[in-house]
Amino acid sequence: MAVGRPKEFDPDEALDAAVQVFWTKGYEATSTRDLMDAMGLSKSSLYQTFGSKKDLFMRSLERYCAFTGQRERTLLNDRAPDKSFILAMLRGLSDPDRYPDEPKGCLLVNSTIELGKRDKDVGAYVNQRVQGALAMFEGAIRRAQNEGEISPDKDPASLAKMLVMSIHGLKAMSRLNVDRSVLEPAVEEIIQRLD
Amino acid sequence: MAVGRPKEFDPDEALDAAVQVFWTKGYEATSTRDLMDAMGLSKSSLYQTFGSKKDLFMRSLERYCAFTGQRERTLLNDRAPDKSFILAMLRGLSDPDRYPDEPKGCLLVNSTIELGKRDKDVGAYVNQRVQGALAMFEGAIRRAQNEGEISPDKDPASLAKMLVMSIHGLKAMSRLNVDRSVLEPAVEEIIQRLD
DNA sequence: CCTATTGTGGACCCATCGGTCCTATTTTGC
DNA sequence: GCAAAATAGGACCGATGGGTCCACAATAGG
Repeated sequence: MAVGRPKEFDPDEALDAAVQVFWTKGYEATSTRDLMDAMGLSKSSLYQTFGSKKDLFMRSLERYCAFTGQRERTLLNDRAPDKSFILAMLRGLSDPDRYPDEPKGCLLVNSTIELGKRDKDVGAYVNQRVQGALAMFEGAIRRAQNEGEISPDKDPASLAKMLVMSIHGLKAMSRLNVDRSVLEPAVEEIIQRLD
Repeated sequence: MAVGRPKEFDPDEALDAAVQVFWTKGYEATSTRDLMDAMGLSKSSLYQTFGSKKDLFMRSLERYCAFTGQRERTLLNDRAPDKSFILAMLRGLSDPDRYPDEPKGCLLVNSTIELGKRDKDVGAYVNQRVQGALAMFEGAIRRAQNEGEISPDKDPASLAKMLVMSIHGLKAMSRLNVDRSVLEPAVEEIIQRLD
């Protein structure tokens, strides 16, 4: 049984490059040429490995989420999944220089807006991610309440919805050249609701 | 001096149709074919009247802003530009069925995300609109403070930034199928910060 | 009614789009 | 070293992209 010629590239690294392109330019504005160049693949390798532009995009979405999820978990390792975690996350998002080498904004939010209503698969995926974020924040808020960091008469579900909405706003506004002086005060106001 | 053949269409009505298309599909996903069909124009009339796709898009952005600005002003006519105006605006935005015949979301926020970083003209335009919104809300908040509707020890500029960020979040999330049960509680939490 | 001027329809243009396919190359198992 | 299996390069494909142009139609002024 022959095994055939091995790939000359690492599919995960190639996927990272694709994420970068879609994150920067969006789905429609990204051409197969852009992808081949960024990923360093010939057209045949690209299509053989990833199927189609749309397939590659869905894979990129997933990889992006795995990546940002990992970053969240790192943030979580240092502290309990409680109020300080929430604050660290919000404040990190409000600092446009936090990750200077990354594209601005958020691939998930970008995809929501560009494709949420127009593509069933993307719509379902981002919707599911929003539900996940809501559940995650609600859990963190409940724990914070148990530890007396957040007043017990606040509604965890409502606060979680406020946070997810605010984060969407943060990530949307990150795509223009507003700096810390707009985003940080806005976030601090939100944080006041968590007392 | 001859005056020539009159146009067979109303440029403003045609522009409204273009707004609708760009609002629904975004810039890149909209083809000249889409525009011709929606606007009811031949290609030559379209290009003669509006110059190019990009020019037409900028005109559409302006018309969209004129349209939503008018709607805001109507909201303002009934009441003073104060707290009740702010509440009415936020609550209106959180109701996905408020304007059932319109595309969901916001052309300005969509354009921010799709083109804010990539197109200088669009970036400058939406940036300027954000500054305008900040100033408008800050003024309304100050008036509300003078009338005792908002506590005088809150910072009007910070609250305005919070509102603009929240509205971006609302308009982004409107592009997926989240319903009132997510957006309304989130907005009510925000409103609590205005006491 | 004639001419100058403007608008309209659609044929046409080339570049690029996403995607396929064929050929050559590189590997492993025997 | 040979056959089977898999990848890589790139020619090729029809469709569509945004945009131009030209022939014709409709108007107003003289």
